[in-house]
Amino acid sequence: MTLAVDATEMTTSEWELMRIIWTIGQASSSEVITLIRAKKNWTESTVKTLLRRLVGKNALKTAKDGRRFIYSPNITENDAMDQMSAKMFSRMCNMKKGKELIKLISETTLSKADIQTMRAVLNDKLQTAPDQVECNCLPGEGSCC
Amino acid sequence: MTLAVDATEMTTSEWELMRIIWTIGQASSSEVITLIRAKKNWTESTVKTLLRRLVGKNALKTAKDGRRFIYSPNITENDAMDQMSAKMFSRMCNMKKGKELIKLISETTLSKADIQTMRAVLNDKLQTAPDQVECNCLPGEGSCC
DNA sequence: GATTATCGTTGACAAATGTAAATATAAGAG
DNA sequence: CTCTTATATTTACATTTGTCAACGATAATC
Repeated sequence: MTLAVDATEMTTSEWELMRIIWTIGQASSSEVITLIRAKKNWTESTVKTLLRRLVGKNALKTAKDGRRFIYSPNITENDAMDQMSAKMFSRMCNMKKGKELIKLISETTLSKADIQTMRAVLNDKLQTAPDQVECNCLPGEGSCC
Repeated sequence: MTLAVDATEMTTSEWELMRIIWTIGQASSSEVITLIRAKKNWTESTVKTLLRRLVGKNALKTAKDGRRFIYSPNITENDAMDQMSAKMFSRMCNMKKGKELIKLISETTLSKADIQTMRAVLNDKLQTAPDQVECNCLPGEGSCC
C-alpha cells in the first residue's frame, strides 16, 4: 500500500532538501548538510530537524545504515510538482488560467521536443475548445473579468 | 510610489478573501463575510482577522466609509498569480518545467483564443529553442534526470 | 433617548514553521 | 579501552497561521 504524501504541505525549506534528495536519489543527513550549504546557511541542527519533519510528513523514508539513516523520497519529484501546480491552479479563476499559462510558456526555456509536444496537445485541444471559459470566481455572481 | 506586495506570502485562507475582493473590486467586511460563507464556514471574527492581516501585508488598502472600511486590492489578481506561479516554477528543476507545462496545458480548459496565442508563442520559441534544457538541481553536480 | 445591530480592535490559543543549542550514543581511531 | 567524531534525539523559542471570543464604539431603530 502506497501511503499518500501531500507534497503541498511541504514548506519551502523542506522542499529545498527534497530537491537534493530527489536529485541524488538518496542521502545521509551529512550529505544533505554538505550539499545544502552551497545554497543555504543552515546549521546541522536545522537540516536534521527538517529531515525529521519530512519523515513525519511521510515525504521521506529512512533505512538504517549502521549508526545513520539513509533518507529517500516517498514521492517522486514529478508527482510533487504535479500536486503543487494543481494546487496553485486551483486558486486561480478558470477564466484566467489560459493567460497565466501563456505567460509561463513565454518565460520558460523549453526544449524543442517539449515545444513539439505542446503543439500536438494544443492542436488536439483546439477541436473541442470553447470560445470562452466560464469564470468561477463567485458562486452565483456573474463573471469576474 | 507603488509599494511592493509579495503575493506569495498570502496564505491560502487569505487568498480566498482576495479572490472575492478582486472579483467585486472592493468590499466592506460584511460583504466579504457574506460572500465567503458560500464556501467557508468561518466566523465573522475569523474573516475580520484575515482582512486585517491582509492590510498588514499591504495586499489590501482601506478607505473609510463612515463607520466602516471599504477594502480594495493593492495588487491585481494577475500580478498575484504571476508571482505565485513564478515562485512555484522557481522550485522546479529547469529540465522538468517543460513536462509540467505540458501537463498543465493538457489538464486545463482553454479557450480557442488562448490556444491560438499559445501556438503563436510556441512557434516563435521553436526557432531558438535548445535541444536540451540544462538541469539546475545541484550547483556543481551533473544532471538530475 | 434607550436598545439593537454593526463594525472595528484586542487578546487568545493551539499548531505549524524557521532556526538552533544541548545532549546522548555509537563507532572508529589510537 | 579511551578519546574523538559522526549521528540522532530532545528541547527550545520566536513567528506565522488558523480560528475565535469578547469588548468597545458608532449608527440605526423604536
